[in-house]
Amino acid sequence: MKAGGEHLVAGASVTVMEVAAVAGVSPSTVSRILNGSAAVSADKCLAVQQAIELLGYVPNPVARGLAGGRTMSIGVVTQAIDSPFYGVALRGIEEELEAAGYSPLFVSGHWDAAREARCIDVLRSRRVDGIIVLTGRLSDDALRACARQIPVVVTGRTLRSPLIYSLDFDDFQGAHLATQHLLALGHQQIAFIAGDASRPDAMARHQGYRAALEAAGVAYDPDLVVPGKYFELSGLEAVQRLLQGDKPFSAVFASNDQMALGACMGLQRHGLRVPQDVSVIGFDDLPASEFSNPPLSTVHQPVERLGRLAAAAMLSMLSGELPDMVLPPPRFVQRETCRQAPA
Amino acid sequence: MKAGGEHLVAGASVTVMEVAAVAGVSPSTVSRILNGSAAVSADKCLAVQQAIELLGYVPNPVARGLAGGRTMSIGVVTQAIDSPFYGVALRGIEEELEAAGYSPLFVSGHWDAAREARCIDVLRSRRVDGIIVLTGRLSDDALRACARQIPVVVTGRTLRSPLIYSLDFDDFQGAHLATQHLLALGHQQIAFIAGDASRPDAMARHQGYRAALEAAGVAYDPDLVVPGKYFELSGLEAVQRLLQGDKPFSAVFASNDQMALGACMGLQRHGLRVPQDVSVIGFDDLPASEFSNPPLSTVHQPVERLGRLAAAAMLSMLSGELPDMVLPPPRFVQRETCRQAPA
DNA sequence: TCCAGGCCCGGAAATGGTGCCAATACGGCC
DNA sequence: GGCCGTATTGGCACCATTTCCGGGCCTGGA
Repeated sequence: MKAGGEHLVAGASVTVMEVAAVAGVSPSTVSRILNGSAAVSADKCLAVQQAIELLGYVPNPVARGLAGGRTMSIGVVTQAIDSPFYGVALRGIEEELEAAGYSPLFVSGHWDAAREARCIDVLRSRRVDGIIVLTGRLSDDALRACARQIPVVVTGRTLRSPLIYSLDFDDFQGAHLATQHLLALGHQQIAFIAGDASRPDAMARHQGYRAALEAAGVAYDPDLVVPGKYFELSGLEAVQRLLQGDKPFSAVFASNDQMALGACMGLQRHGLRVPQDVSVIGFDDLPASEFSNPPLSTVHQPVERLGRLAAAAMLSMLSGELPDMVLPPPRFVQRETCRQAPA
Repeated sequence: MKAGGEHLVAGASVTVMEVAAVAGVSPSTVSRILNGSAAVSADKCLAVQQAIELLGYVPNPVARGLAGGRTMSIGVVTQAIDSPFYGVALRGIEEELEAAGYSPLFVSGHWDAAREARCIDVLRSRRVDGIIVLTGRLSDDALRACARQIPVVVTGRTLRSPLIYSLDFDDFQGAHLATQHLLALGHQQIAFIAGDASRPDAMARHQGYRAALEAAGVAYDPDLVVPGKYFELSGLEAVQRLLQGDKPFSAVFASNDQMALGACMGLQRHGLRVPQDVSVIGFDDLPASEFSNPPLSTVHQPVERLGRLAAAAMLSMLSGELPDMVLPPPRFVQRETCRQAPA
């Protein structure tokens, strides 16, 4: 049995002109029907639709783009196309856009404001209909400037502006939840592996950790806080630094899963078992975290949902509506890297 | 300090016409200089280049695409935009293309021939200059048909045809290497978690495993071979099936890292330690495998290199040359999931 | 000196659609 | 019956670039 459905129409692309000729109307009328930009009588409408069906006509997005119409493509600025975290968001975006006939155009900013700005230039030169920025390092002002000319959806910050819609996750609350869990297990010395302080999400997680501590009457100890860079090796190094310090700790809260995994490895290299000797919690709930050894307790981020909502918000802006999407609240996922603190 | 480099030129796009006017030449001449499509006198050439510099002119890819010129974009058919394996290849493609001024257009086929065919239709309707297919389920014939109209680079199979370049990794040899390693450690009962038999790469790995066994005089035992689906849970289930069977085994070779990780989890759930009780080897060398617990021994695939080479091959086809890229041979990466077999 | 043949370069068509403007037709109202 | 508003529709300009075509101009050979 050969795989079915491989049509791959070789036919030279058919144009509006041909459709118009077959339907016995003018190209303008065909265009009007396609975009619903004006009323057309029912009979012509039917004739055109039959002609489209007959010829297998598909509008040329390139020509549309040139003519000032829409290109049916949405630019997506991500940080790295192969990010295990954002990858899932990209999938959500792709699926949501595909259903609406739009295509995403992914570009990577590599955590660099200047590169992101260049990405946006590329996107604009390609005449995308809108831009979705996943987190990013661009200043709010730059984003606002961009939004004066084209709809923008941005995640990871809160930013209200006429042509901008922002979708922000409650990082503070997520970190608060994780820290509370550790406190409830009796941990008092909870180390924290921070992220880049210039990122608002990293800051919010840090603050959530601190607030939970203080709410429980546990002093915030800067010596138990070490910087990290959101990737595995960085978590490993952070733990090494922690172990070299003289402050004891019975739990580690890493501000993302990748660093939590690196931390686990660092602990084990020093002969400390997770969770018997040290409890560990991550943040993000990457697809791989469920299968790490031991399975990582973490704060779940609805990242595919985030992608879908971002795309849906863009689509709704494009159709002139006012988006109204909200992200679900943070949720702690208990797996096997936490244990009651030694008495 | 504010992040520098956020130019985001708001300026309405400048056109060839304006450049031509400033340089005192016709638009055709500007176009000729831009594409090197005809000889132009040195002085006009200089004048045009200065005008371009002065106005900050950037050619409009959309108009180029329409005019039958190139869109400067390459379609990339992948299976899932968030695949931990292909993601790295996408990065390689992106970087290589970016350096040449091209943009990738990623679409996901979801391991389905019909969807891949639709992806290719979308790509063609968007007038991409070439198509890179990462593995994919499309038949060789469908690919050849596509290549009659547009350059194609395909990975994961060997396919020579005028407008096709294929880049294939030696899966057989990779599996052979891994199996040999296990045999050299004294393992005789080596279980194999296979992939989807309809995929040539999965088949080649299976055959490499079998060939290494037989070359060492160890009988191939179908009872030690269980099917898998290339994701974590599938590896876990495979191990459960293996443990339910009555054939003992001291090592597991999974045909990809995700299943190997799932297998480790399955073994541990049954009280078997890796590597003390059972050795495990994966295939792919995902970025995360280095940080798994214990770090996974595996067969390294140069997947970023694969992406770069695929893009480079496309670029070279586009400039009329005959690509000549070869992938490095398989390499076994020894980490900590293997141990000498019990005597 | 005249003509053939390059070399350069400008003009204009073509690419596939969209959108504005004017024209046509039709129905209602005075 | 004529005037006018409105619902449709066709014609045409335009989007930014490439590419084809033809025309100067210069040079070399006869």
